[in-house]
Order: sequence, then C-alpha cells, then structure tokens
Amino acid sequence: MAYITYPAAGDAKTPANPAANQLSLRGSFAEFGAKAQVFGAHDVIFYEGDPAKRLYELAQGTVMLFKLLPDGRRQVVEVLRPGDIFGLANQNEHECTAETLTGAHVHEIDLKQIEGSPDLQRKLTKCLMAQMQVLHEHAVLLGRKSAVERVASFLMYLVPERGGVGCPGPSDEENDGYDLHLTMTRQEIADYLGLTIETVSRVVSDLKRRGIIRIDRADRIHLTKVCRLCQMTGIH
Amino acid sequence: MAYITYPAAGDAKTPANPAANQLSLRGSFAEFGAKAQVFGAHDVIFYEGDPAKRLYELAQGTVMLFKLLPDGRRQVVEVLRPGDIFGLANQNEHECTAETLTGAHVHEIDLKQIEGSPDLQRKLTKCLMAQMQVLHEHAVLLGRKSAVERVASFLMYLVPERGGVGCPGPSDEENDGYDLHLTMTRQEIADYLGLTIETVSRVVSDLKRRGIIRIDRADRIHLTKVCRLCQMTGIH
DNA sequence: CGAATTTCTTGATTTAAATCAGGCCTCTAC
DNA sequence: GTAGAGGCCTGATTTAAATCAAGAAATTCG
Repeated sequence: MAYITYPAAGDAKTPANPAANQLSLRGSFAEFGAKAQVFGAHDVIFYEGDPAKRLYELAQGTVMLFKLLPDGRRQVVEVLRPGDIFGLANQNEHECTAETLTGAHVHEIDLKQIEGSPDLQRKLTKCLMAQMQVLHEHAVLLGRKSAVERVASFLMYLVPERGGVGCPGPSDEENDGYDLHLTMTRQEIADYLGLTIETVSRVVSDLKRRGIIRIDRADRIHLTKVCRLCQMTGIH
Repeated sequence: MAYITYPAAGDAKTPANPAANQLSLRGSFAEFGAKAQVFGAHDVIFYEGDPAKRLYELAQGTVMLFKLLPDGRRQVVEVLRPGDIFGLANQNEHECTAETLTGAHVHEIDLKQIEGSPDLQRKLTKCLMAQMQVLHEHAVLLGRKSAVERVASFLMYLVPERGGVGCPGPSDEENDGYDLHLTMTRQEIADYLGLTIETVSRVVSDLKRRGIIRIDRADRIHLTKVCRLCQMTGIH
C-alpha cells in the first residue's frame, strides 16, 4: 500500500529522506509549496477515470502510465523518470493509470499555481515537449519495429545519455559494456513494447545466446556489446 | 510545391482568403503578429532534421507528422486538425517531418513570444495536454489492437465530437449514418495505423461487404452503422 | 480522347509473433 | 529443509498480418 505523507505547508523543502531532497532539486515545484508524497513499489498513484485535479512531478524513482482495454489488454504508454511531469488531464478525469515501478517520491501541485508562474510554465512546456518526442519515437517502435528491434530499443533506452538514439563512436566497438537494473517485470516490458511476455523472454534469451547481453539475476542485465545492440534498434 | 506568403508585419489578421480568416479565429496566435503561411496539398512544412526555430499552429486544413526509419519504414505519429500546435522541438532540430494532407493555412510564431504571454502559455499547455492524450490512445491502438479495431478506431476518429471514444446512445442504433471525406491515401492510413496498405484495403473491403460502410469514390466513405463501427474499436 | 502512371483491390503464400502448454527457477514462509 | 507461489523460460502449434504477385480502377497527361 501507498505510504503517503502530507507535510505541513512550507515543509516540502525539507523531507525526511535526504536522498529525496537531493533529487527534488531536479524540479522546481517543491519550492512552490508542492505536497510531497512517498510511494512504495507497485503502488497506484491514480487510476484511469479518477478525477484529475492536480499535476505530479516525479522527483525520485520510476513510474509507468498505462491504459487498459475492457477485455484486459494493457498498454504501458509511458515510463517516467525523475524530472518528468504527469497527471495532466484534458478533461476532468485521468485518461490512464499511474503506478510506481520502484519506491518513488512525487511532488503534487495545482495547475493554477503553475499558470501563475512564467518560470513553471516554461518548465512545464519544456517537459511536455520532451515527453511528446519520446511518445513519437515510441509510436515508431509500436507501429513499425520487429520484436528484436523493440527489445533492443528498450534496453538502449535504459542506457543514460543514449536513450536508444545515440550510438557510441567507432572507438568503443564490440567490447564496451554497460550494467543496468531492470525495474520492470517481463510482463510490464511486454505491455510497454506491445508484445507478449513469451516473445520478450525469447528475444532476451536469444540476445543472451548471441553474447550481446549477459544475465545473472533476471532483473540485472549486462550489455556486453552496446554497439551491436544499438545497431539492432532499427534506427541505424 | 509550397506557395508561401509572408505578409507584412501586422497584416496576418487580414489574409486574402476569407475562409482562412474565419478559421484562424480558432487560435489566438494570429493576434500576436504570427506569420501566416499557405500550403498546397502534399507540401512539406519541415523535414525531420531541419533546424527548429519556430512553432506552428494549424489554422485550416490537415497536416500529418511522420518519422522514417533508415530502411524506408514510415510511421505517421500524428494527424493534426485546425487548432493543433506542432513543430515543438526539444533540441534544435525537428524530430519528425510535417506534411500537409490538404491545402493548409499555418501560423508561425516564435517560442519566445509565447513565453512572454501567460494567455498563450496556457493555450499551449492545454493544446499539448490534449495532443498527449491522443498519443496515449494511439499507443494503445498500435500496441494492442487488431487490424479491424485499428481501422474502426481510425474511422471513428474522423467523426466529429466522437473521436473514437464516445458511442451514440441506444436511441440511434444500427441505422444512424455519417458521411466523411478521407484526406489520406490508403498508404498514409496504413502508415498511421501501423499496418500494410493491403491489410487496410482488405479490412475496408470487409466492412463494405458487411454493410457497415459504403464507398462510391475511394476518398468518400459513408458510415452506415456508426454504432456497430464504434463497437469494433476495441474500446467497448 | 487514349496512353501511362499511380492507387487500390484481391488472391496465394509465407512468416513473425501469438497462443497453448508445460516445466523450471527463485524467493518466501513455515 | 520442504512446500508453495509467482515469475520466467522453452517447445509445439496456430494465426493474423505481411509479403509476393497480379489485376482492376482511378487519375494524370500528352
């Protein structure tokens, strides 16, 4: 269950957890009296259909947004990282569910407050522009990429400063490596990539067999050949 | 080719075409000295990779945004309608190509000008929120819907005030009808829905055979049973 | 107008991924 | 330690959509 704190007004700048404080500097909402909330892993922040009144900024952790079809099919539409803003609703209801993948710190703020501040407006616009770009790239993935390309793109997305787009120069060919921690289960990855859990599992096994990745624990993946993987994303 | 006009400053409020003038009232950029541009059908407004300096507001017509993979695969990521804003770039380059589907009137404005106006900021935020919601729905379509559900959703999207979401009440079951004009070719529809042209053609033929739609010219479709079609979108 | 080009449709076949089904780890709890 | 549960992997089979391959409409153009 969610462990939610509502600090006294003006207290948001000094949360109990120093790490959260450090990370919340990434955004600027906390300085405007935003409520700070702490969630555990796999907590729901809001459900599709819930009344939408506020905006959320992820300060720490990972959150996914997903939509469900009546028959149970699920599509994860966004995977959010610290600094991302979510919970915007065109109408009065949330159009997707927000669920944490890890423990998470979230700042909550009223849209009206943002509208009053040109600085926050600018920040919001910049954030939405970046998210829109990610959504466009994800549309390409879902609409036009093969299963292998989807998984390769997903893994590259987890490499900081690469985001599945950039490719290392010729200097670090073949034997460059990178360790990454998976916060998503195979089912969540499948629902993000528009695949089944079996297909994700098979593709990952195949990458392992080909020596492109190495796996000890299911949630820890070592990318043995980042460059090779990058070339499998369909972008190059 | 594009027929581009750059009216003298302050002239944007009075374009030659009265229809354009009427429609431009939908937005508010024209009042802030935005450049007005007129494009023909199938003109490129900007290419993926072009330097991005300005923002565009569609005043009249239809525009699509698409991305290409190096091997030629294409994904149409958005289909824009009057009032929509596009051309936002996180970095300094456009991340997708903008091409008109019909003749179109476009207002061009500097992001800096918007940042100076709280009213425009609000409008921009509202517009981005709405577009993001459409992108989320489209991710569900691309990631989780069957070919029939995709085509049904697409057709419903073209019914004003429905947008593939709402369904008419039980009063207008079966024999409600709606005429719509397709501004996209089968190939463009396929690239929007993440299908091949053949699959789109087959699904459309099948809907015709089942009496759900009627087609005389390839670009004019009469929806014979809007309600039935709505039930085929996967949403109900 | 008729030729040429493009767009659309339809059929036959292939294939990538889904589905169906079972077994194997890994962690937790007792 | 053993039992149970959930997550993960793998194999066999099916299937929806892609691909391959012609034709048939439209549309453009000389």
